[in-house]
Amino acid sequence: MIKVLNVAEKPSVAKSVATILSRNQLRVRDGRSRYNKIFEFNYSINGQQCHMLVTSVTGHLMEVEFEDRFRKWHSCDPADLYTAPIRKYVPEDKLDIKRTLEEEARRCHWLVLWLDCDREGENIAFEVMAVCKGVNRNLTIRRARFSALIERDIHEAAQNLIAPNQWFSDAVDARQEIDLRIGASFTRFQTMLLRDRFVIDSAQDDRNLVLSYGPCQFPTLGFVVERYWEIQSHEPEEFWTINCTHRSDEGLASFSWMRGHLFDYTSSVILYEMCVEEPTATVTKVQQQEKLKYPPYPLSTIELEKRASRYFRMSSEQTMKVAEDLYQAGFISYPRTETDSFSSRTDLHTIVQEHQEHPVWGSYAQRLLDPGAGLWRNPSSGGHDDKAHPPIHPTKFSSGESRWSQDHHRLYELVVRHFLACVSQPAVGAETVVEIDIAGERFSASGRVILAKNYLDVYRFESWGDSMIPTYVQGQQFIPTTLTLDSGVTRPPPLLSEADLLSCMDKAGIGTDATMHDHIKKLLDRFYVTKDANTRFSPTNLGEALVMGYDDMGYELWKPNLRSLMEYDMKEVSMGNKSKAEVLATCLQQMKACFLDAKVNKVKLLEAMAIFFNRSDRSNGDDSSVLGENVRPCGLCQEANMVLRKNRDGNFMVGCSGFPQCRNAVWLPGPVLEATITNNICNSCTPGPVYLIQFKFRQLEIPPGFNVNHLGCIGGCDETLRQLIEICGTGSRVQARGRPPTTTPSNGPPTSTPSNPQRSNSRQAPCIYCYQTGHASTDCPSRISATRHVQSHGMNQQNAGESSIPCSTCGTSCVLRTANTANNRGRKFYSCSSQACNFFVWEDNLNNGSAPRSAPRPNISNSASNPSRRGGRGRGVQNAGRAADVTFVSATGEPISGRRCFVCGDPSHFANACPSRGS
DNA sequence: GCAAGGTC
Repeated sequence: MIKVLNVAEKPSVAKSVATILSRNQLRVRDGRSRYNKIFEFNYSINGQQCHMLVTSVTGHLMEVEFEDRFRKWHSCDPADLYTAPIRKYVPEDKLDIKRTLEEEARRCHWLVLWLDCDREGENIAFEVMAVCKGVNRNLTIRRARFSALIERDIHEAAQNLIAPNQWFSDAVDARQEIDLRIGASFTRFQTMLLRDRFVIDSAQDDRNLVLSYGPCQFPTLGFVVERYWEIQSHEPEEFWTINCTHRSDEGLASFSWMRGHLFDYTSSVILYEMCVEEPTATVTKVQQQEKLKYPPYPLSTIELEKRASRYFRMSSEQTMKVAEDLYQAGFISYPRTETDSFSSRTDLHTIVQEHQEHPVWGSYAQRLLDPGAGLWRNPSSGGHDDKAHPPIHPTKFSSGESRWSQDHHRLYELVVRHFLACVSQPAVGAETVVEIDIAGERFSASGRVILAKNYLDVYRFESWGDSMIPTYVQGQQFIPTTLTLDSGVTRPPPLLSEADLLSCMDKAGIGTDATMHDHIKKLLDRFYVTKDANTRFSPTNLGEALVMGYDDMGYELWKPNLRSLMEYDMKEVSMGNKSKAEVLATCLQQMKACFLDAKVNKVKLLEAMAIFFNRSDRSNGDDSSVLGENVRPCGLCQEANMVLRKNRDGNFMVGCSGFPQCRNAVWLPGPVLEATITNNICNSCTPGPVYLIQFKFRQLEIPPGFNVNHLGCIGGCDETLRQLIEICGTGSRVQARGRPPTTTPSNGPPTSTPSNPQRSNSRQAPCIYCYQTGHASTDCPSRISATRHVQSHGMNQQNAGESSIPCSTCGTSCVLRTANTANNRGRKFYSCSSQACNFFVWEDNLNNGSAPRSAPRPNISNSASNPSRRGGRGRGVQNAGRAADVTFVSATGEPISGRRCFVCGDPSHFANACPSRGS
């Protein structure tokens, strides 16, 4: 009889496989490892009688490590770790398992590998093969391919043994080596560089703190920091929208403006005024159509984690723990799968049949199986297939086990209901859309009636509500019950939730379905991020500083691209398109170059850390920048002078010489090539003296119209510098990346915000409008006045290049415009650009020498109950995105034109369509 | 003392 040694990836699988194959007729004995038993029985493979021994490993049997002489942290330069010899060996705690395998393999003819059917499983298979072949070179080696611990799959696998896949295993070898070399080198580098130089208060004993770097944990941290920066740099912007309601006998309809909202206040007011003056609404369209809401795709691991987090607030770590339990007990299929489509071979009906008896969803399962009910639908495909496991689905019926926790019940129910939903018809609704026209403005309202709930009957986690709307007919006219001009403000996005973070990782290919939750936990363990009660993540000072440091170097080490490229290469190896050696050579060469660069630019990491942490007396490093000449007294600390500095990457700034106690800084435009302090003193800026600086800009980096040479003042009066900074940015990466402005000087009391109570010592970012510190961009005195100016004079903005004359009444300028009234269409006139002034003159009168006259300003009201004023009406306004197409006549008959974008000043569009807003 | 990936 052939003796077969069967090895599974874990003890529970060995037991299940043995129980199924032996039909529970087996003997159990201990191996050398107390957890990994050996099961014995007889079984026939393809007609051959075999004596089966089934045992297990516990995941990877081997580890990769550097050879001993490189293992001590101070034994070598971390850069040497890119070439240091490594070895793959069985660690101490796995030696018992190794001995068991050796002893049993000596006595066997065949080795059958029952490892999980993914790349890692294949690699473990090769580890087991290496150990077994070491003692028995004549072994016949075969691989069992199965995807669920159920009789059908296990017997089928045993009768259809295949060869192990070397390419799959090679891909993992390459991944292991790259991860080890990158992780160890960067972790040693940044820990030894930073830990002793700063007082890192997040850990109780920062001397033992490890500042780890890993190709998965850092991009994950990057997602959290990037979102945090986005929130911090968000500047609320006001917008306006017109809302209309109509109450009839049948109920209330709420119509929303089909323009959505506008950021241009003046346009909104004018359009609103038109509606109020001619408020009769005409129904222009009544459309009824059928809408379908489709069931979800079959369940992958990430979807399971995301949905459990969303529906039950379970952490991804807990979800995977419970799912593993359910899998090991045979209730659900393998829980680590990327696959979200069922193979045509899967017997879906049988799975549904098992659930007919369930007290809660049994009747739904019965309806599914009744052809007359028409509820069945073959599941759609999500488009992913890892070729190893099916989507997560129930494999054994249960109406709830007594030993299950609440999370077990919830998760099993989710898996079953999700499966039943997948094989169901979509929900069907009848949707009615009504569009109306008021004074040329279009509004719409919609209602929905659910005709058939179908899958929603079983998938209680999703809903699709009814919303009633009264009946309207095309051409019908009515007067709105309310017509309001409402304002709102844009809000920043929320902090990343656990489900969001998983989505980011999934999209970027960070980690595997089995490890994503581990990376999230690692960030918490390393004090890089914190998680609040709503499962939302914020970076700690430490996490933010590390990302900021690498970002200031200009590297994307904290971004997901690196890992994505590595994953792509791994895939190529596993498909046989690239060799392991080839991928290792190119990847390690690139990473070593990157590491050496990071070492050269380590000052960036030190600077970023210095923003958040105090220097430690354990450090004797001096990383201060080279000081330049005195420009002015510091207005913030009022103790030291502001001096001109040049960064190591060539950017200029004027910073307080009291740094780091005082962090007052003025960043200069990015295109500055040279800057020299002159003896000239600005006669308007205080506190003085403020010495003027002779600048030379890089010709190709400044817009046309700006001079390469400029004698400028950094005190706040210099319009040229302000415009250049607005257009080109500064040498600081702070604003280019959207880092937050802050209102608290960092040498003052710690900033405290509800979203991050531990945050302190935040970077003093300069105001992006006047490039001064001490206030936020949102509070900039220059901007507040500018904004007011724009808002109050929006209708009279001067188009670029338009001719203007001085106002004879108030001295500011008058802008030439074109009238569009019935009597004066095309006639030119000048009007004052100041709201406080009513100066108005026809151009031809001016040329004729006639006396100018004042005209009253339009009087615009927000009140819907004031439709009494009559006068000129707005003409057809079809495209608010292009100011050039829009001409209005105000209530008093005065032509209004010449609007331009409030954000960038371009007359070709309004602020709501401004390209700069997108960035 | 380092990675990520298995598993307990």
